[in-house]
Amino acid sequence: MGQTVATIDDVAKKAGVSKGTVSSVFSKKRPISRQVTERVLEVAKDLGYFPNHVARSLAIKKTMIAGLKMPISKDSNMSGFEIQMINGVMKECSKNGYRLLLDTLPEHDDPTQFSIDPVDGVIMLNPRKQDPRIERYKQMGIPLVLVGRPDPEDETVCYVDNNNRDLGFKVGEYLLGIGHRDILFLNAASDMTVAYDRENGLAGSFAAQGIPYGSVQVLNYSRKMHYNAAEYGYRSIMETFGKKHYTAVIADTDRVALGVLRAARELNIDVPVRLSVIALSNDATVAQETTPKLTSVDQSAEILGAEAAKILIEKMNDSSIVHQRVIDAKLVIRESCSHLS
Amino acid sequence: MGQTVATIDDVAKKAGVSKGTVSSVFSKKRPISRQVTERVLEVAKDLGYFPNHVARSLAIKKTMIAGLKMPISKDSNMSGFEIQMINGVMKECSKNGYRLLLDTLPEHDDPTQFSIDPVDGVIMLNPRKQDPRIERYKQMGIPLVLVGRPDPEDETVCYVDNNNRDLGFKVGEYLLGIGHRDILFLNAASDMTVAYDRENGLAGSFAAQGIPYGSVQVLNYSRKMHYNAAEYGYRSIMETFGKKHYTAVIADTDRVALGVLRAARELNIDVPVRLSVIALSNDATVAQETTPKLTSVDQSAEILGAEAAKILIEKMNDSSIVHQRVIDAKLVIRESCSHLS
DNA sequence: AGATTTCATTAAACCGGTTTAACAAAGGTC
DNA sequence: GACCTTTGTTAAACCGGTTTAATGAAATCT
Repeated sequence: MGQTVATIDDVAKKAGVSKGTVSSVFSKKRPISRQVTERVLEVAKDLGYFPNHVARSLAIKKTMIAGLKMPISKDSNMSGFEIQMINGVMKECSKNGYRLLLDTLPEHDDPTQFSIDPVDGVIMLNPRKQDPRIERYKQMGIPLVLVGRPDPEDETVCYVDNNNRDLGFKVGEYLLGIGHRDILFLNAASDMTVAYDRENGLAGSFAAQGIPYGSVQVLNYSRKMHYNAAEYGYRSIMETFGKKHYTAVIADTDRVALGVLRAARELNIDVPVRLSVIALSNDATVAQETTPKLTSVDQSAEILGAEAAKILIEKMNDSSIVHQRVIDAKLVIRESCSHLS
Repeated sequence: MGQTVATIDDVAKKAGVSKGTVSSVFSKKRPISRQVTERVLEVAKDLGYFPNHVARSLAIKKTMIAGLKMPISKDSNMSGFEIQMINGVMKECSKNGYRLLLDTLPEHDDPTQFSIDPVDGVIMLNPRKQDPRIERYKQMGIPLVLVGRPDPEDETVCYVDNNNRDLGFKVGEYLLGIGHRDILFLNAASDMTVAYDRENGLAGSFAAQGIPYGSVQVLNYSRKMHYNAAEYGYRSIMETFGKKHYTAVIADTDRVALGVLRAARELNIDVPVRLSVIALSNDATVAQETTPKLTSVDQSAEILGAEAAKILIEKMNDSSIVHQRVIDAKLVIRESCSHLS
């Protein structure tokens, strides 16, 4: 019973072979005779020896770990979007033998504290404007894929992104098509580029049909509201219905839509007859279980994550490649919207 | 522009100091004069040097990474339970400066492929019966905390677990208290110990009041059903209502309950008047957004995860400690159950 | 049988850091 | 001025693996 963990040297000594031989037995990278192999494995089992991943990584400069950099706030939980994205990343990594290092730690202020992480590549969520980390990863020689567009645009960096403008456009096009003009848009926080892009797309759909955009009212979620997404949807309706005039609501996420539906029930507003609700969905499973089922524009965070992982895995094998993929949204008509008569 | 990444030796040479000095400048573990510090940092910046986490880990035998071992199936997504649990683990780790290595890779069959992972400790989800990994981690000297009870019981291993028996008991006690006898229990898959424990608790509540258990009908989810949890709830009701007689439904998760509610709406069954629904909830945010709001027994997967992480962090500092925490469920009465008249 | 190739093994260098022990120079005490 | 600390620095050993170049033995070819 060693207090201490057995190392390759212990095994080599006890088996009467060199450490190189033991290494070869475990890595199978070089042929080793049957007898020696058996003796080494026997001794290793005896000693409870297992190769040390860190030491191996240092030597071969490879960890088979992908990093996922994703800030979280202390109080609130992961959003549906983040969860689904992780899901996609995870599955793709798992499929290719990679594990995932979830790094939710806040950025260091002290530059001496940065270090080259034990990963072969990194997926970074929501890059900030002029994000200094992009350059840093380049210096470190670590492949990087962003989820979200870099700002300023950069031809040399890989990213995947939802086409949020398209998302907004499709929603607008649909709602206009079924006669709605007065629309309440419960958008994401205004400092997020997604919020900007979506509203931009929505406005674009109005412009495309020559309809004045003034009848759209936009609210923005704010982290300062200390309640969750569903509550945001609920309160927004409770506080505005009757005061403001709208016949359709665009909810930023499925959760927000859930809150909207609850408020509607409480106020006895018949959805979709009196009020149409459309969700910018990132989790299709929720949208299908409501009553009425949510009409939504799916942006599949899972596909986004999987796509990011695929690109990263490709890039880890050939660091010269650059892929930038923008994924269009898909309108799924269910039951929560109706033609304005 | 070196094709290669700068190392501590490069910095030492260019700054005209020893590598030990450079090390001290970055680790701040030993005093270094102002002038030297500045010169070294200057050179490091020039060269784009960042300390290598892997090399450092090897030397100090510490990674500041916690492992989370969690199998996933290729096709299905993480369950709400898993998501919430990860959430809890993540927050707790983040708070203490740890990152999280999500290991969803299937177990290796080849024993030479095991290795001591680059983690300071591991949280393992759903240990199997006689799980060999428990012993292996012990040999590796890696602190381990289970989520779920080890089988066979083991005094020396840390774990956290829901008190699933208590969960079942509380549900039964409540439903019996409001007059229900004929109950449909949509339970988890029958090969999971949680399913057994819950039914055991439910039966216990009947026994405690001397009521025959025969009026309870139990269904079990099966992975062979190729549909999700919500669909399980939906179909179960659609297929049995009218054929079997029950006045209350116990749903294994929030998602299942969602499906039950949808079926009820479709069949025009008034919940809670004609049918009471109670959920074994692992995600309180869903339960609050349904109509009617779900009465549930909360088992907060998030708290479970956080608790596991807390214990692990404690154990990583003092490996001798052993904590086993069983967390009782909490009945939250909302709107989906009513007294049987 | 001798020359040549193949195969298994090893010693030593290497990966990129940290840490120990030794030491020189500067500062403090009497 | 001799003696003791303190401070800053370094060379070398170390963490636990992989890999290269060298070597000796066995197998194959003339």
